[in-house]
Amino acid sequence: MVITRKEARRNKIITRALEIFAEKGFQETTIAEISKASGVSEATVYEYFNSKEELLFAIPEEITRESVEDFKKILPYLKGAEHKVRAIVLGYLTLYQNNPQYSSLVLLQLKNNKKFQQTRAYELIRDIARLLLDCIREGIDEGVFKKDLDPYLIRSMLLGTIEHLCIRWHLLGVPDNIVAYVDPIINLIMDGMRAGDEGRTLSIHLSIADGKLTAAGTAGESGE
Amino acid sequence: MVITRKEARRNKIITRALEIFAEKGFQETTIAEISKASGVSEATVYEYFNSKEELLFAIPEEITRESVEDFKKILPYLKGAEHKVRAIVLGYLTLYQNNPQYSSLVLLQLKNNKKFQQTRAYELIRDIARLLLDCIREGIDEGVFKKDLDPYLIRSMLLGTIEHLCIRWHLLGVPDNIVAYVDPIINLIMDGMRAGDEGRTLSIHLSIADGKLTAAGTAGESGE
Amino acid sequence: MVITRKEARRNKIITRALEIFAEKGFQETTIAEISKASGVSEATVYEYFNSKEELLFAIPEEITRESVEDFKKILPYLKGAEHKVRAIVLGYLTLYQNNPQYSSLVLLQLKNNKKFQQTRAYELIRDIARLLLDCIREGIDEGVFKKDLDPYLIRSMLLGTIEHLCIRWHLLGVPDNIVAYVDPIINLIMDGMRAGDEGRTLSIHLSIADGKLTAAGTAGESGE
Amino acid sequence: MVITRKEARRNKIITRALEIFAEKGFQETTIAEISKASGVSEATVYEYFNSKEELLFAIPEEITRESVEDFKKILPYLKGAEHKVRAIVLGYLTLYQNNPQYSSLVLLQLKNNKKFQQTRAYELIRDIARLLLDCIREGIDEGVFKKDLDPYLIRSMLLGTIEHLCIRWHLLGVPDNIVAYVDPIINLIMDGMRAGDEGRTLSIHLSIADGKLTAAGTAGESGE
DNA sequence: AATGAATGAGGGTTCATTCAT
DNA sequence: TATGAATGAACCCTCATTCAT
Repeated sequence: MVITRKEARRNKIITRALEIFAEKGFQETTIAEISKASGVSEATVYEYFNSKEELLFAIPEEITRESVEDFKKILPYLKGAEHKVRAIVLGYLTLYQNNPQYSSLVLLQLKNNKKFQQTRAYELIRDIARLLLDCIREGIDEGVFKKDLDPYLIRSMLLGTIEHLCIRWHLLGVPDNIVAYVDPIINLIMDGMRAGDEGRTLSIHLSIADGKLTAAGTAGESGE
Repeated sequence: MVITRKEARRNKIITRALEIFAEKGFQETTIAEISKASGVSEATVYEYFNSKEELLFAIPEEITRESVEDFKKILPYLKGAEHKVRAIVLGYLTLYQNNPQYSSLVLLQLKNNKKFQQTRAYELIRDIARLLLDCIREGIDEGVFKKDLDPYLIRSMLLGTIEHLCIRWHLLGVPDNIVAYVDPIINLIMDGMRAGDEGRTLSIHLSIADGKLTAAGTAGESGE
Repeated sequence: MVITRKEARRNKIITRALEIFAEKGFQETTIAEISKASGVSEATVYEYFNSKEELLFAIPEEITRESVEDFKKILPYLKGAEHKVRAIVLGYLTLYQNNPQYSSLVLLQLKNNKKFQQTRAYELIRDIARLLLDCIREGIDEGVFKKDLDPYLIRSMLLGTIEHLCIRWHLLGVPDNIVAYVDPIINLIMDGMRAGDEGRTLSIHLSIADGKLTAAGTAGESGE
Repeated sequence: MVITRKEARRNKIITRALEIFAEKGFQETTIAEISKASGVSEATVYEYFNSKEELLFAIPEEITRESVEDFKKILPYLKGAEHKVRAIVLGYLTLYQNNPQYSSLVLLQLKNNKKFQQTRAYELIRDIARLLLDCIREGIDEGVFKKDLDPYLIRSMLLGTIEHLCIRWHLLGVPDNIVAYVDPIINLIMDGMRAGDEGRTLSIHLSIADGKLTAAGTAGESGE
């Protein structure tokens, strides 16, 4: 896999542009700055990208493409919709945490940009989101998830949670480890926050009396 | 409550600025455009706001302040953390849906802006978020919500879901009625998506052998 | 007729721009140069003219408009198509000679520019050309000029001659007084260059023989 | 006459450049465009021409040279200054009409360019103009044309007319056949536009009275 | 209080031209 | 000889902001 000088330069520009865009934002960043950081002239930047915006949109392509491929490789090995969903959530969190500049750019600058919706990179991002949707539907079809759920809402809840956490991390610095949230998230969305889930199971009081086993307590409502 | 001419002008400018910022974005909007739409000169805009950015940040103040007040008025009348949480979610969705320009501005342009974090308007937004957090904690303390939940995660999940839905609505046009999502959201976060809530309780097989009670099967897994 | 400061500035910019455009050409002239020569900032130039090209096209308006008005004032006082045509030719030559920068700009830079054809200034220039055409037609209708002439060709010949002389003057420096050409031009186009105009009349040999009058010689061909 | 590959390439570049320059103008044309249309690299264009402007000036050389040669071949076969002048006018009109891109380039872009005056191509163009001047002088010397004419003015009138017609054709689309103007032009410049050429001869009323021949009416004025 | 008028400051973009290969 | 690749050098234009009136 030979990397030509052109490709190397292109990568260099993308890398530097990611750093600077992520730090200062698109508008506050100048081509002069990017070109200087990349060790090329401004005109050279325009040899590789037709405009500043095209450069911006080109940045997330590579990483996103790799992510999609990873997801597609991994998912077939997982059994059960819950495992798959968990894997995708974990994948998102890991991707975002390990590539903070990437996640900052995507979540803070690109996701809300209408023009971004028409780029190749966005198409890739939709691919992942579609995978997630498929897993949710699979779970519903298999009876693992409730029948009457809106799969889009489930997905919005998962992605919304992930993104909200990640944005808080970027803007406020907390929490510092979003990957650790994978299980709390999955547990929450799987079983909900209502007390008495365990309560219910735990609140079943079994007793043996007269040789008879008796279960006391109601399963539907927590507490007694 | 007399409104002076100054206030009226200020309101006019804010109203027009909201419309234009929401439609075209901050960078693409010029002071000239806003001043023309407001029927005042550009210099006059600067009589009321020291800079374009200050104008931007001033826009959400009024609406947000009213929202906080509404929340604070309503919550005391509600009993039970679940009801309160539901009320806040409903409040968010209603606010966002009824004020699309406001929600577009806040969610697509302000939320991700680091400088916005230091404005009065953001402080108000945090107030609401704090109310929500309080309700969640209240539910946990009262035992209505599970004990070991991270209230911040709950809040992130709720806000993340709401915002994700609302952004999708703005960017993609669907769903067209986000207020209708209040109960699906609450149901989902309260009870989770796992099928067999009922199933699980039924799937525990108890047996008595040798005078000892044995529970076979795990509570976490549905199935037979 | 009060001239506001704005008008004065606009005129100053136009004057300087004319000088510089005429000397260096449109492409070689920078807005920076014009603004410096005009004593205003570059941005101010753009307050008055939306683009460099718009400035270029605005330059000939004033002078051309005055010329049209002058022509329209003068022509009614002249009697006879020949006099009128002569007056217009003289007007052109005088205008071009007395305003060398104007004529240089118009003849060397604007006349050949397709976009110029759609400007107000060009419309004015066409007005003059139309006046000339009308005079030519008038002369034909009145029988002063030959019946079967193409008035457009006459006009092209007059304008072509004027412009060719003027361009030579600008590019080669000769002749140094184009106004002096008015009568040679008029004489030439009125009576042509063929020798023997007088010759012909003189060459008709009349004789009386046998009480009959005979005209010998042809009128159409000169010759002896 | 073997054409080397080099020459073929050079011709290709010139041909394409003529097309594009004529269509879009010098400033609006890029070397990249020409090189692509020619099937060579930009750098290769610079192997054949030292600059964009040098390329521009090289374009008319070939065609103009051929025209000069043609004129020089043909003229000796013609007898009489009028015939020769007519031949040159016809030659110009034919050249311009048959090579619209050439005439567009020469008349709209080159003729007015000061630097063009110092090129070989311009020298060739001057050669033709000199031939025309010589013919005019010849006619004057021979007495075919009036004695007191300024031969430069005659030439300016002829060339000015031709060019004006041709430019109108290029910019306005009319007239669509300028070659057809050869005789109208020649007739006009030879005999002028004044009615009464015939008129005068016809208007002379001859009478014999008292054995004396009397000519009534003036030769100079038409009408009676 | 209101604004017409002016501008400083800057940035994206273009392209003719060069040169190592 | 041919060119892919790179860039130096400009320039037009925008616009938030200021200030005298």
